[in-house]
Amino acid sequence: MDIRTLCLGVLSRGDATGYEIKKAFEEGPFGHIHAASFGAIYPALSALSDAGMVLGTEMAQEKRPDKKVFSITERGRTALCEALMAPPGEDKVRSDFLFILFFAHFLPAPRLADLIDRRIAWYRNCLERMESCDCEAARPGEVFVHGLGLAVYRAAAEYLAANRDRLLEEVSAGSRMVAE
Amino acid sequence: MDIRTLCLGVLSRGDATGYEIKKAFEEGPFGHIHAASFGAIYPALSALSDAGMVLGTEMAQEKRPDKKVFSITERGRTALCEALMAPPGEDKVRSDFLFILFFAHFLPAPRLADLIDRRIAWYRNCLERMESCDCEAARPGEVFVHGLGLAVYRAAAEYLAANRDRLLEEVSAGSRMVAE
DNA sequence: AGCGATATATACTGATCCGATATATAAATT
DNA sequence: AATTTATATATCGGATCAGTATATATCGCT
Repeated sequence: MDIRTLCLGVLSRGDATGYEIKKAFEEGPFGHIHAASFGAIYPALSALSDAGMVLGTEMAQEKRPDKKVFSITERGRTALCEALMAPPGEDKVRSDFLFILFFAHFLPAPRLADLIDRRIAWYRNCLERMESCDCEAARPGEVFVHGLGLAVYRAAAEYLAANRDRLLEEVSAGSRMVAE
Repeated sequence: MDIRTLCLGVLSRGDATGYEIKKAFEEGPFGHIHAASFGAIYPALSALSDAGMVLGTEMAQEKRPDKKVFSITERGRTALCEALMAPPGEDKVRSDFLFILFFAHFLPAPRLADLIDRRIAWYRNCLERMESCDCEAARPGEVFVHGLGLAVYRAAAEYLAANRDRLLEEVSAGSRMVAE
């Protein structure tokens, strides 16, 4: 799913600036769905604007830099619906954390403990934020995907907390064997 | 984590061809950890070879095209360990499936049902394959990450199966209301 | 006082990666 | 015969990223 479609999706729910769109993909409703960077969002909005799929309106602000608010056009809505009807590509995951953990035997135990504890805290922080989010008025798909995100994050946090000590013991035991 | 480091990681466990490295990131041990494409793997192997971090040995085969088997050098091992000690970047997720589901109200219910059922089947297929994988002789980090992948996939499959019908009903109800 | 961090904003750039393609050797399926 | 599948290497134009630059403010630390 290209970043242009992602932007159309965000704008279909309401007008937004490029900055706000980025925020939606960080800690907002799309945070566990799809990543997107400023380096891709702004050129995408520019292309969408050239193609008449969005309309950008510049506004001055007080105490803050000027901003450009984008709204989706009917042409943009049509393009979004077509994209949503296309078969989805495969999910893509890139996790430095998991890659590093795969090679846990290369790391000292205290470093491992720190990494895992930070990740557990991260998950718990996300869960708190997501649980305090009021989804009652949201659309069924939004609620469904939100619930799926909660379920997956919970499972991950629980597994990390339940298995952390064992991994650390095994890695420490492996280090002692090597030292002997 | 760049693709060069990923390749070093795969090769640290044993010699491999570029094709085999790709396979490791598809349905192999790194399947739920990090994605990587041929377009990135081959240039990365070439750069690693130029930098003396891997060694490529060309081999002829019968009934198959020639292949080039890569092995990691000591310099490569050192670079891998340094990369593993660096702070991990943020996980990146890109899921067309979740994005489409977020906008479930735009899709007809039969299409939605098909998408969800295919994904449930995909998860169950992955779980079967992962569960039949013999990890007893693996290193502690490998076992840990494997278990985490299982936990997350199970949670996702269970949530999808448990909530599928409700989503379809709500989307159908929403369509009837719009029609009225 | 100056710097860094934070937040809100837009935009750009060189590096990295992707999806698709090309090519090759085979075998199986339609 | 064409397509699909599997094993292999390699490339290319387009997409995306991480970091940077710039701007308006405020706050915290040295």
